[in-house]
Amino acid sequence: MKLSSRTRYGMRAILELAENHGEGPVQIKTIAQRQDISVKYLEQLMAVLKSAGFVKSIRGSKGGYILAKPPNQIKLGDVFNAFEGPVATVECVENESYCARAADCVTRQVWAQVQEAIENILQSITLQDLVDRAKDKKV
Amino acid sequence: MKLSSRTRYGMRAILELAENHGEGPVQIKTIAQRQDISVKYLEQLMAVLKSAGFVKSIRGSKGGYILAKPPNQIKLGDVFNAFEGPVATVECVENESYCARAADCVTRQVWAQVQEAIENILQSITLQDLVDRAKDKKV
DNA sequence: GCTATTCCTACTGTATTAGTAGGATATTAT
DNA sequence: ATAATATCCTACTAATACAGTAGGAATAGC
Repeated sequence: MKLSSRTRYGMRAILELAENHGEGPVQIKTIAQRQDISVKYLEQLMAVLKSAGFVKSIRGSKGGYILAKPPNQIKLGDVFNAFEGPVATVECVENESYCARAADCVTRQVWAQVQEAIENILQSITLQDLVDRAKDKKV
Repeated sequence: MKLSSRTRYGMRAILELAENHGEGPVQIKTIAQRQDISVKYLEQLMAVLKSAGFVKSIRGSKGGYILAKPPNQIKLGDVFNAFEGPVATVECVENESYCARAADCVTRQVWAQVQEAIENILQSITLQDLVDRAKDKKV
């Protein structure tokens, strides 16, 4: 069970914006350089973040991206979701009618438990938390 | 982040064996029927379980598969691992030298935390636990 | 008008997944 | 012996997702 590069890159990209929150727009080019991601690929990832409502874009010269909300209001779970789709370890956890055995399927219980654990972690962390952690490291 | 069918099927298959532990071999055909999995596909999954040392096979007529150890000694995490590979959400969690920034990468921390949570859950449950749960449901 | 930037859409190579297929090999029963 | 019943082994395949690449259009600042 691996995370896609999309999600890894996307998370690092929005974190860059969080770190620059309140200091004007950041360009794709800049993020791409700092995070070692292809500019063209990052463009697409930013589009995902934008359509999910996490960031705003400013077009034209001196443009770039800024967070659409303060970093303490953006949960990692939501960002994750935008890239990776729902944390659905298995179909039947979301959609009980997917399988006739769902109600008393014990393996389904296990996957549900795993899924819940992941969601809990990701929903408990905001971008602000990560920014703070990063600052601590630099001191 | 989805689970592969391999893992879902494989888990259900070995659970069938756990439920029949001590009562002689179970055939692929039987499991396939009960779990609605293609016989030919299940053959391959059983091979995975066998080479990982979880099950033993008995060839020929009246043959089939049995658990290689008692169900309380087989952890879900190990079975998961055999099918899905290590629960490596991201490369750099396992292999710190993968990325130069690893040491002070805060997103890496998050993935490590998620990974640990998953592993903890799966290592805390044995096949015997699932057998017991299933029995409880049937009462 | 020139430059810097986002925006949009299509294309592409690679790998993985979820099987299917066909037969070889081993064991039991008759 | 032979037939029947299993596992075992290897190769093939269609569909999908992933990780980009590519080229240019639209927009804003100077």
